[in-house]
Amino acid sequence: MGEETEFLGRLQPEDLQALKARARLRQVARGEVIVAQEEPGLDVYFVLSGRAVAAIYADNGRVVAYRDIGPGAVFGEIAAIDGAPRTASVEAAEAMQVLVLPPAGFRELTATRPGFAWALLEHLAQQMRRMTERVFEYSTMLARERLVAELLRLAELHAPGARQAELRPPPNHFDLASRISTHREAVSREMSRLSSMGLVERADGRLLIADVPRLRAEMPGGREG
Amino acid sequence: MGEETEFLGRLQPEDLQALKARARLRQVARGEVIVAQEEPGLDVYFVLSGRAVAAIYADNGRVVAYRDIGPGAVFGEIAAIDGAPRTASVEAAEAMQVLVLPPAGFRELTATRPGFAWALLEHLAQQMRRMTERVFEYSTMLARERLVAELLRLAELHAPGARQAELRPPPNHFDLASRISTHREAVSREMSRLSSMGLVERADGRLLIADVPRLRAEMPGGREG
DNA sequence: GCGAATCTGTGAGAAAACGCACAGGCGCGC
DNA sequence: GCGCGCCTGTGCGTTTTCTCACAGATTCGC
Repeated sequence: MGEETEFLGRLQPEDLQALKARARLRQVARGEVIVAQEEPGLDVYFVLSGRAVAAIYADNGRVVAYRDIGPGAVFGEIAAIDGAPRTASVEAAEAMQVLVLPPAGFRELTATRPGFAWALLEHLAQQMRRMTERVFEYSTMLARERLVAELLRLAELHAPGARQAELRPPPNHFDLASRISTHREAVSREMSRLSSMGLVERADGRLLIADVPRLRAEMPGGREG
Repeated sequence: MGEETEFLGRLQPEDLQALKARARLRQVARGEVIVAQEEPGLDVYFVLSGRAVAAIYADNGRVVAYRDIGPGAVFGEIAAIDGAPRTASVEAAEAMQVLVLPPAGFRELTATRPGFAWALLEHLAQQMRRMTERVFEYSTMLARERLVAELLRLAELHAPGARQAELRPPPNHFDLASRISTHREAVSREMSRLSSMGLVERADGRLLIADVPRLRAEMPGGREG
């Protein structure tokens, strides 16, 4: 689930310009819900600064964390494309600056700016791969293994290619659990186990993923990472 | 999982014409593997007739059914967009006629034909919703409930809005299991239960979904269907 | 219409996931 | 620096999922 390669960075300067000309700037406070699940709404959002999380809330109170959203990201494009209600809620994890593009502007940009449309296709293709990977993991891996896979993703995101990665502040167990679709206790137990094996280390307000290669060996096959 | 609203039907006649001009026609035999998981390949395929199934095969032999592909559908577009290896294998379930569009033609069409690009965006948005729904179901529903959800989707697909639906030939338990990420035995047991409740009926080479509303009541919340 | 291969139904035991309870720990605000 | 609230670690009993085993049904090819 890491965070996506930024969308805005893929745009040509003139496409970015055209986008800015049609969007309005909005300041979002920390904790604010920018789009709400099941609600109508066709605006498309582009993140200039700050971060948010997209999540789906089940009736039984369970949360399915869905996507991390950081600077350069788009969100809300799916509803803008098909007109259906929003799939997920997006909540600001910190103060943000976002560009809000109304549906008319969105349609105009996709129709007149091939570079914009192509960047969107790339974005959606990337999301599809992410979701597919996730479905695959749920179907074939144990909760324990999914946690390892998630830690490897986090390591890769924060320190690509390195043997160690430091996450500061550390992700809490509840959030990790909702990313990999299990419960807090399972994460807690597995983290203890990994910690006792010297693969991760938690102290001083950070989580250290201490040995990426050895951690990878904890996964079946060693697929991805 | 059902089958998607056809892609080709969303194209304007002139866009369809442009597509045909750049693609070549290919006959596919039943059982043939059109694209293979993890392999390179950038061609995009459009189904004129026949059906196929996209699936991912895990090392342990488990199969994750991924998508049904019928007349009018596109597949292979993700690799064509991002250049990465194919996510899934696509195997013809019957003899097919497909249009094969090479990467150059694909890029040209997306760049010069906004209607084509938009149809692709709609297609990907639809796939994203499907995958999201699936992830949500895995995270919040029991295997039993996922089977009910799948039966409701099949009913809706074959007889939209009706109280009953007949599937001929009936889907086999192994395939149902791989769609909802469980094992054959669980499907078999749950089908027995539903059958004894009079909600489904299997005989004479068909599966009858006998009471859609009552089946829907077997699901938590009653979300979707 | 016979036989082989495949699919279905069900039991039983093992493993995994889940939910609850509760005791610290740790961090933040006052 | 104290207290309160949230986060973490862990035990334990329940439910669900998984795996294996095997008998009976069905389908398909010849």
